[in-house]
Amino acid sequence: MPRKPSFDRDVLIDQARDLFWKQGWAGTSMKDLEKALKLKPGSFYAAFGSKGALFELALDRYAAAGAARLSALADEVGAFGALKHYPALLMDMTAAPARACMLSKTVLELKTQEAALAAKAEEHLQRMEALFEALFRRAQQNGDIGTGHDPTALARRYQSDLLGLRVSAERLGVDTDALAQDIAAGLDRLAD
Amino acid sequence: MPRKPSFDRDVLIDQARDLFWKQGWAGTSMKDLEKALKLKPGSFYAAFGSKGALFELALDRYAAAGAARLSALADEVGAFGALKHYPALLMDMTAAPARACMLSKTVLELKTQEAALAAKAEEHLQRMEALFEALFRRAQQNGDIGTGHDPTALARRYQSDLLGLRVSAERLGVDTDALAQDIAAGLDRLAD
DNA sequence: AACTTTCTTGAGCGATCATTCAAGATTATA
DNA sequence: TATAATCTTGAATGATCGCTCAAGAAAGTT
Repeated sequence: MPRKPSFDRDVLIDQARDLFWKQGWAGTSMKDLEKALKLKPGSFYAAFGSKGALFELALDRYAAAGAARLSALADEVGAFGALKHYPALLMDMTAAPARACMLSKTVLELKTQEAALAAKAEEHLQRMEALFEALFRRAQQNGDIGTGHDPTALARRYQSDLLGLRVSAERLGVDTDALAQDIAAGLDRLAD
Repeated sequence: MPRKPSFDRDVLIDQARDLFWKQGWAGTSMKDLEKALKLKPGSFYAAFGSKGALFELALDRYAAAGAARLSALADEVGAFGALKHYPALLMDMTAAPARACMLSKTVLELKTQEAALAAKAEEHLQRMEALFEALFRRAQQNGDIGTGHDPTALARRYQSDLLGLRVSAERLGVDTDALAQDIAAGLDRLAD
């Protein structure tokens, strides 16, 4: 009977994620979104409900892509190899809208203003850390990491290191490749 | 001849710094500032010129306090001791408006929206890193750190670790004391 | 007390914020 | 081709944004 939407919802969410990732929540106005997604207000609100609802979708999309990338890397080079290469991989994403992690940016910006969105970002960070922990545990079982170390503590530190690396990567004049190498090299010291 | 201002400008800048630190640039409205500083718009603009000008003053104030705190610590326990204790000291500042670094928050939020303010925050981060480098160099001269290490690289990594620690400290359920200990313990592995 | 200078006050500016909604355009079914 | 259903459009909403400015209050000098 009716007419079908002329846009691809998935593509729109990707575009929104890129904009939010780069410019943040407050830095991205509805006007920005309308222009980037080529949607008039009416269509926008029919499709997504609100700016906040779209931001949530963007967060989910972002987190899913990150987890998929890490899992793919682990399938390719193993648990320990993935942990070692992941920092450099993050620094190699030159086409990305920003170097810093969108989840951490969201927590920092929205903790006091939009608690629900910040909480969703925190959830995803926690899920990511659980993924790191699983990899550390596998690396330990494979004999790449000594049994004396606590995978939970390793994952916590690794996550923190990555967040620091990615914040540093937003700065000018920081040798982020050297920094990524430093972090990776630290993993070798866990052999026993 | 005239009347004197009824407020203490220094106190006002401190209050503004706390608000900006906690809520960020966009998250802090003029109304918020007027209420916190108890200043009507006219007085505010007579005293500071603009929201942005006050933000710059707040950044300067923040950076100066951080540098002073580190220097004082170094005077007390020496270069290496200061580097070792500083992470825990940051986590002990429970009265602070936020755990994350205001400079990194500013860079992340304002890089695309307010380049001038972000650049000023970057400057302060750079200055802080130079301070770390000087401490690493002194620690090396004192024999606490082996001569094989590059102080510039050590400072870069240390700064990144601290930024990661302080971002992690904004999250819920992260054992930040353990994280701070981890970072400090890493310095002991530089003895040779 | 009169005068001068500065500070304080708050109404109000244009711009922009996210959002709504009614009218018009488009397409699939009957 | 007529009808029904959905999509598209953009003007308009009230709220809030950072900021201006003229008028009134206060304090130091004479």
